[in-house]
Amino acid sequence: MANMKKIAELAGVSLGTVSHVLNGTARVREPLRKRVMDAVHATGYQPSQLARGLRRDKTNILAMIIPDILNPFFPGVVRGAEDIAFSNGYRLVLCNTDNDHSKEVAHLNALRTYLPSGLIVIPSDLSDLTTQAEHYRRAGAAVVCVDRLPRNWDGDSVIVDNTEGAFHAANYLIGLGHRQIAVINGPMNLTNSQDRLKGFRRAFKAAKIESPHGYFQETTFDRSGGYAKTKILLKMLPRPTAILAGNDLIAFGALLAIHEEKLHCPDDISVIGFDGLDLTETTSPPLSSVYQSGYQLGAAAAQLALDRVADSNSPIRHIVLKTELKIRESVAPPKNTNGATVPAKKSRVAAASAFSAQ
Amino acid sequence: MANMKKIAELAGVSLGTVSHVLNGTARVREPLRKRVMDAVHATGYQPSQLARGLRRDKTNILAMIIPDILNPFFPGVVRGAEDIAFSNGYRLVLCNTDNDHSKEVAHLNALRTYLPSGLIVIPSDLSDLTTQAEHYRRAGAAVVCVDRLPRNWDGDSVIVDNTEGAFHAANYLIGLGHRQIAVINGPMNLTNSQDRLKGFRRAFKAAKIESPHGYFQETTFDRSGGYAKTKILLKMLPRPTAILAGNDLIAFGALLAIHEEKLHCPDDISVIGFDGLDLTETTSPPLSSVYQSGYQLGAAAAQLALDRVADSNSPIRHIVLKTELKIRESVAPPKNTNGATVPAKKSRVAAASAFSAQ
DNA sequence: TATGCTGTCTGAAACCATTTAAGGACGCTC
DNA sequence: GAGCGTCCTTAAATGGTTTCAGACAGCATA
Repeated sequence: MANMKKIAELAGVSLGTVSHVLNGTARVREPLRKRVMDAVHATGYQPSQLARGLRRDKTNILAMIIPDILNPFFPGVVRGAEDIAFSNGYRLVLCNTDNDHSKEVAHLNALRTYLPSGLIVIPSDLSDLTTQAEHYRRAGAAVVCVDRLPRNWDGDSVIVDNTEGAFHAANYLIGLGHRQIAVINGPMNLTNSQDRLKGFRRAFKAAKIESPHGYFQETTFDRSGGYAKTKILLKMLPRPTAILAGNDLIAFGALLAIHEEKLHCPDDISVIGFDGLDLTETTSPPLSSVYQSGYQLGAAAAQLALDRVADSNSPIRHIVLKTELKIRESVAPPKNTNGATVPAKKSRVAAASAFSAQ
Repeated sequence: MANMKKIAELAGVSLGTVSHVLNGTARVREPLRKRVMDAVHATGYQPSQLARGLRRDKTNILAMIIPDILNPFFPGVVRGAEDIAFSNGYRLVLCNTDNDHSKEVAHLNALRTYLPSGLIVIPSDLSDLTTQAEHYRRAGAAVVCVDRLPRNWDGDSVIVDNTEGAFHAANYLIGLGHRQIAVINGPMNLTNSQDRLKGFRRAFKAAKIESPHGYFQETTFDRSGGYAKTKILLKMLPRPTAILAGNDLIAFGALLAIHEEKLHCPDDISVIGFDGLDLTETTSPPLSSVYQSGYQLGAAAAQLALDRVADSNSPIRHIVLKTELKIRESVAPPKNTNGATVPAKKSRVAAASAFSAQ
């Protein structure tokens, strides 16, 4: 492949001049500039990103570290980041950690020698990322945390307002007349789980609801966890009339367990998820959920990383995106409740419109 | 960060010896080797992948080009490839093309200057990739096509036996007594669509079924396509008693349209998808589908790429993976049919067992 | 004892493709 | 003819890999 030397020969200028033309690092008179550009176009020359990176101590690479692309929430985040990266001439390196901190560290170490400009991380857990991040920062790389934050995180970040979203979901159920509301939350070593629980609890407190201890369950963010915990909840007395799930996958597991126990959602028990995945529209019944945009999360993170690359001294930014409660058919007022037939009706309408609006 | 020169000083050996120890490119006596390794561990030294790549004309990068990570079939493929890459010390660069050939070419061009060892491509369409691939091959990079093949592809590839899978699905419906079977296929400029259609047609021919022209519909591989085409099909006379979808997303759209038209699946109309996504278990009704392992597809492709990097002269390989027909509740014998109550019963059993086995 | 062979290592240099600091050529102005 | 910009060239530097000549020890052979 053509290199700069060949371009220089073709254009009859020196190596340095070619570089200056390409990078705009010095004034070059038009005729010369044109000769260089002509040579570039004629040969289809593209500068070697390796040599460039070696010399500049930084490549046009963004590294993205996520738990698992198979979790349907993350493709959106990745896609958002990749779009922003691509449109700015950056490439995205993708790494899966399976929420395993040692694998995370392994990736972090190995990636460093590629000198990425930025690092977008969905942390595996609360473990201290500060040491690793500091290595990157010292090397001039931007580090942005997304979706959840590690302990003592003092860098750029993008998350959604989990507490607020959870609060609205719980409040909606309370408005329908529910008082026996169980929570199946995600791992409590993740800040998003913690924040969601905070939101649920705030709503309960405001409504003076005191739940039995067993009504709070913790599990992993997957369907089997939701399934197992729901089986437990359905055996409790009094049986919960509603379940708030830490994410949609947990909610899917809940729906499955409810179905298996010959109960009916929403007539016997209401369910609300979190994330608002596309699939919530096609489950039976369609799942109500606190929607958050993974795409926006990823795109904002990539933009933040690029901004920081451009100006490493700008003040640190914490972006908090809004959530939106999407009511579908998985919620109804509790049975045997005297109150709240009006909110019940309202909910059906909301469900129908949200569904058809999709 | 530490560089090789520092390691050489620390170990009291020459630069070249460090390189030889690290790469095993020459015999080095144990005591010396140990001194070098000690220095490496003490400093946490890692060789610069950029300098290394620059000199060796090749980096430990695998580039992966896919249509869109948001399509739920692809995360499995990506994950399979990333796992193999990671465990062999390679990193994965992910690129989305949106099935847009020009974007594909843009990615291909831009990536070249990173000198990836291999390229794993799910081609955007039939467009000739030969030119681009040839560039890469000449640069010593492996190119593997996955899932579908471009026109005249003469390199390594990994696909599933689409024709066979489609044949089985069609045959199953025929066995249940269906004779009015519609097909909503994916884009016919993709080889997987072509092959699936071949399989459907082979089964029809064997059963001497001649479908009206309108029973063959072509659309994009997404839900809205399946939805729109199903609306058309449901207006036809005679109305099809079954739909074979080109993939699961199309089938999801079909289920939605059927539901909206106040018809019932499977009583009024049966549906079989293709891909066997996880979500097929949670739709209403659970969707029967021709399962293929995206993970295996991706893993095999990455392994093929690494094998080719290791030996560029080994014979070209075309891996064809098996599919598996998973029967769930979206299929039943057609109404008003005298035949086939026995296969009908059999299908219910198969459905139940397949469902609980998940 | 001299000779050659082998295995292990050193040191130097070339090379990869770029960036960038430093300096030189040239014309213009005063 | 000194001073000053402007435009361009030169050459060092980045961090590795790889080649090559040579040193040196140990050993077998004559």
